[in-house]
Amino acid sequence: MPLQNHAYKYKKVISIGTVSELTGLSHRQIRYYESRKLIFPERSKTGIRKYSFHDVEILIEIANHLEEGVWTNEIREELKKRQNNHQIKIEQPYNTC
Amino acid sequence: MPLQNHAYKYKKVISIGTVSELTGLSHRQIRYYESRKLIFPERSKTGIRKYSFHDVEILIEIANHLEEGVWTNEIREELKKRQNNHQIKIEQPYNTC
DNA sequence: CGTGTAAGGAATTCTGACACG
DNA sequence: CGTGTAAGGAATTCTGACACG
Repeated sequence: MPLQNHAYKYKKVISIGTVSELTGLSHRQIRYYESRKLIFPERSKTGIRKYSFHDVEILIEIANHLEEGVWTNEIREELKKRQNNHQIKIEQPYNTC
Repeated sequence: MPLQNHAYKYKKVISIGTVSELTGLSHRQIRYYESRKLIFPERSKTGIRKYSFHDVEILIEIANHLEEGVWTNEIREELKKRQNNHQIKIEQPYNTC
């Protein structure tokens, strides 16, 4: 069956204009955070960026941190750490919900 | 807070090209099913259709039914009935998960 | 009835650059 | 460093219609 399990949150299907509306960020800002390695959208065959709901949430956090004067470098490190924690969690077979 | 609860499934954010890829249906088919009142995308201010993951799933079911020779009228009635059942469920405060 | 297509226009997105600071 | 903008081009989407059946 070509259906996703339940990963609506991680499927990259939203284009930048909609992400801009959901986050309140400009296209410029969203693309810049990508160049700073904070988010990793996928691309359609023709090069259009596609984001997930998870990306949208990360973007909102990024915006909050930047308002507080945190640099993109620091934000990147924080996101990396969290990523690793998630990896560890996934490796443990319990707590599916 | 301008965030959604957890309704990634129902938020209308996917444009028709992506829906076409996810479902394997043509733009024409997807728009036609809308004209037949089977799906109800939202529109951006400029008129671009936006679909949810839930819409994508409904579209896949529609495609399956059509392959079996079911008419859009019948499909519409079936979807309506299911809608009503969901309404009833929502009115009962238990079983959040 | 359900779907394909060519047609013309409008809206979206992309990249690289200049600018400010 | 983080963000705005004008620039030109490419890709996307929209509508109404003709076509087949």
